[in-house]
Amino acid sequence: MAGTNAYLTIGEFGRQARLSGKALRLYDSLGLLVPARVDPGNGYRLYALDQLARARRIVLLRGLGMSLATIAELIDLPDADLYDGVRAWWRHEEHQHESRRSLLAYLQNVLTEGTTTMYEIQTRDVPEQKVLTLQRRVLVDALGGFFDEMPGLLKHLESSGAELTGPAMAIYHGPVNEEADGPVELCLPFIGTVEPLGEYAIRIEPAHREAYTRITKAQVAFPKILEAYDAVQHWLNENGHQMNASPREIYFADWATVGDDEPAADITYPFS
Amino acid sequence: MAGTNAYLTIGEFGRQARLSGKALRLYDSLGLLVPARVDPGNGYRLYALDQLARARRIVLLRGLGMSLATIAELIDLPDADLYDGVRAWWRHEEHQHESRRSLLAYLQNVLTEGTTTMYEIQTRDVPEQKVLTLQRRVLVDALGGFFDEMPGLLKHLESSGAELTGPAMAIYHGPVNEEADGPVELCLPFIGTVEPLGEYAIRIEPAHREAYTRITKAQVAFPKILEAYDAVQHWLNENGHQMNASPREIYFADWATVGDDEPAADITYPFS
DNA sequence: TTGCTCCTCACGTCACGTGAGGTGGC
DNA sequence: TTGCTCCTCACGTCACGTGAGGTGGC
Repeated sequence: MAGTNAYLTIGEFGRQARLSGKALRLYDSLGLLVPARVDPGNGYRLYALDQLARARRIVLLRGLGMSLATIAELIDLPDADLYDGVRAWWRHEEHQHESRRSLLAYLQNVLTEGTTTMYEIQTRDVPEQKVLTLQRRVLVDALGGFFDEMPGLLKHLESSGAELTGPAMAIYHGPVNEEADGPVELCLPFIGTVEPLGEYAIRIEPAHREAYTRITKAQVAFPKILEAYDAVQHWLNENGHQMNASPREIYFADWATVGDDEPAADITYPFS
Repeated sequence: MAGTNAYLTIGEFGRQARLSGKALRLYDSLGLLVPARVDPGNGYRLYALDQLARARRIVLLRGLGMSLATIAELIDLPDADLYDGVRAWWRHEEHQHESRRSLLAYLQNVLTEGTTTMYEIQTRDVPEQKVLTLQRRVLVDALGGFFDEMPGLLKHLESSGAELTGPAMAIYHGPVNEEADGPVELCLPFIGTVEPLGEYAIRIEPAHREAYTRITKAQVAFPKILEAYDAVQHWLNENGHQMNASPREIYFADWATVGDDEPAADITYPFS
């Protein structure tokens, strides 16, 4: 018996923990897994036997696909909390996987349907109108919650004694997705007088000409809805028009009662 | 009407396709999506309207998580073939997701069980023995298939008139996983005479002392089996021993009839 | 002396994001 | 002239892999 080695070299430790030397040096430099001792003479990293447990835990979490930053946040928690943290993180991963899966279903539709559903494009002139609006920066995850602000807006309008003159709409001043956050503006057109209140603002939406396509409630679902946007853009391109304001969705149907295959919204681009 | 613009600038094209300028320049440099025209004066990229379809297709595939290299392989196929290619690729993604999910279940076990299952470590002396072996480099996906070679080995041994003297074993000369491929060696110990045949070889497995732990059939499943390896390694470390040959799995039970909770294999490290 | 392990740069991978510094058209 | 868009580097991100060039112990 050569005598108990209290320390393992990076190679031995790596083999036992199933980590490469490069990975171990990286974890060292990040402070995620620092060797118990470093030989002052030659700089050799020496790991204690009881560091194997932490190393194996890191390997497991990396195997799940967790980033080193997230691992660093969780690794020092007690087991129960660590598990809760991992579960919370995993729920997010599952969501991402689900949305990829539904994108695949959509792609199947696009590829096997061959010819994409026809969207009929119309144009119309819209006169100047006063609107009560609420504008906010929201990522796609918060978009549903933002739409729940609509009843509050409507209530303010009605309690002011003003009269709603058309359907509600949402104007997208910038892209909204996982990283981009609009801004998005909810609008109610009205006549009469409404006072601004908190985030609620009043402005004039200028007169303009717009191209739009009417879609069903089912077609409002992401990513299907993108086809409608693409169709209107395509029409503008083909006809040599330039969009000259942010695109908008106009919700003319009663969302609670409208059927999936009934017209529910217009996808609209102002143009010149 | 300003006249139909046949070409879109990179900014306009990017907005309509939902791609950044940086992404479009990258796709250009990769030859994945080359602008229809480049202004020779100022180097401006000009995209044709009908390039939007390809761009949107790339966006969809990137949204699924497909690499640009894979997209480049598939994008020029007819729709039906593209769809088949995407599906084949997606099956692989689903498998990966499934294995992550099962790793999570394993992690839950580790964290909530608290104390990891006890593994009892034994030692024994193994005399020198002749073995009929088949050695091959296999990635983890091919490991199951490799084990199916065992009956062939056994048949050769029996048809040579030699006598099997112990259980079959698999020696892991190197790690086996998604990227590493062993090698792995299947061994049958025997007495008598066997001629080498094709890939089948005969060699002497030297006498040695070994530490092992006996596990059930259920415990052989990945990643649970890693605990048994870790337990034997831990014992070697604690007792100041050095492993001095590749680890091996000894299958002493009849795999077809042994119950999930019955002893089925030894996880073994030769040591000095 | 040869082989093996360890060390520290430094560059490559992948799909971009983010300036930096400069040009061109309205 | 100001703003906007475009251009080409070049560096940063993330978690390493892969040499390059050198050292140290058996």
